[in-house]
Amino acid sequence: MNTPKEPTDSQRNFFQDVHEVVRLIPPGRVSTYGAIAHYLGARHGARMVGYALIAAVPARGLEQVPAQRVVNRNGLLTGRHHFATPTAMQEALEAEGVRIADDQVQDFKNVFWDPAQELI
DNA sequence: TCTCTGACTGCGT
DNA sequence: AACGCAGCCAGAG
Repeated sequence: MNTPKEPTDSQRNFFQDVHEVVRLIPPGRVSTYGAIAHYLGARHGARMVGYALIAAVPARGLEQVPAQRVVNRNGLLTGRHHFATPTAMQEALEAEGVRIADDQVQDFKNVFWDPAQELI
C-alpha cells in the first residue's frame, strides 16, 4: 500500500529535505529560499521552500527547524508574521548575534550561508 | 473539478 | 534603474 494518509512520498521528502538543510544552518548565519531551492535542484521553486517551512512551523520546536534563519534574497524577514509572535523571528536572530533593522538583516551578505557553497 | 493564493526569484521591457 | 510578468508546486475554498 501507499499509506493513503500521506499526500505523496515525493512531496513529503521535499519537505523533510528542506528541514534538514535549514537545520544545518549554523547559528549567527542565515540562508535564503532561493539558495536552498537551488541546492535541492531549483526544480521546486523558492516558493515551495517557504511553503515547506510553513509545515515546519517552529511552534512545534524552534530548535528543531530554525526557520528564522531563512529569509528572502533581500535579507528581509518576510515570514516573521508566521511565527508565534511578529517579533519572534527578529528576536531569535538577534539572540544568535544577527543584527536586524527594520525587519531586515544587517550585513546580510556577511551572515549569508549558502548550502551549495558551504555545505558542498 | 476549477481557481487562487502563497515565508520567492529571475527575466524582460 | 524601476516596474511588471511569468514560472515553480501544493494546499485550501
